Amino acid sequence: MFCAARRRASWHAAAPIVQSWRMRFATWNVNSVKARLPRLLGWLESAQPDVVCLQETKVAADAFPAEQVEALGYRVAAHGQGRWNGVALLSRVGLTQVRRGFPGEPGFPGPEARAIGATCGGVRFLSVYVPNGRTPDDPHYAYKLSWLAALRTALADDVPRGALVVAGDFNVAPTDDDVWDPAVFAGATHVTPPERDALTALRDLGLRDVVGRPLKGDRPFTYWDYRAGMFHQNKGMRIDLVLATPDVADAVDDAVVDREARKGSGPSDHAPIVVDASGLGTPSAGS
DNA sequence: ATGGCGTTCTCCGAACGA
Repeated sequence: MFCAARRRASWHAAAPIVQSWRMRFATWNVNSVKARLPRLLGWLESAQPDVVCLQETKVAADAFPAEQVEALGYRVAAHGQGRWNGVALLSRVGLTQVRRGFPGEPGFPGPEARAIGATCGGVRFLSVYVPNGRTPDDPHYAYKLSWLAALRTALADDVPRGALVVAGDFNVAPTDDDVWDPAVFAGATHVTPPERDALTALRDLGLRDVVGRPLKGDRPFTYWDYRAGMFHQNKGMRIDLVLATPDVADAVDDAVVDREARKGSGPSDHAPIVVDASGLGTPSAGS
């Protein structure tokens, strides 16, 4: 894991000289891992994360392009169903105790690939893709709320044990400051009180919201619609979150929204959140 | 956000996303 501190992206050039145990982890909704593969591989090489939570991979587990990712030194655990959803974990600091889904996870109506957990470098990671909800009067909205409630129940025993990161696309903007114009979203999904209450209930278990630092503007948006130049006008939403137990949150040195990954040709509509932490996990967990 | 774009499969239109 020491190598994690050697090659860092330009936005983190000011690396401390102190030699402490560091881990860099990230979450990114890639909106199809197959369509995004060249960009994902390039990003892994430049950002050099130790652990990555991916969402919306949109491939069955056996169709995940694992070989190319493994060639960069990562182990891969994927949970997919084909065309929709799909989550994965990439790690170069160990990948053990992989679990797809979580106990009591609802479906719509059948199971969907929206959560995958594993232990990486002594830290438990859960990559989540929360249901979108579509509109508040859609059955998918009730599904979203029940899914979040079930996630809370499933995590209740894990959070007190610490060393846990739940990261991904939550499809909820925690506050009105987390959308570019609250008036546009009035009455829409992603901002309703029940969705926000479900997030609060998760945090009330003892999870902290590790907010990424925006690299442009004053708000740490993580998603911008592809249409109408929304990204260039910075009309975005903060719907991708990193929730961490206090021991992890206290170890965080820096967290940024890597908006560079949203630029250029063929981007995802989401940007990664990249988190640096020190003093976490165990050195021996590296291989 | 009345749409605008992008990905996927049933593939040249529809479903979904947020």
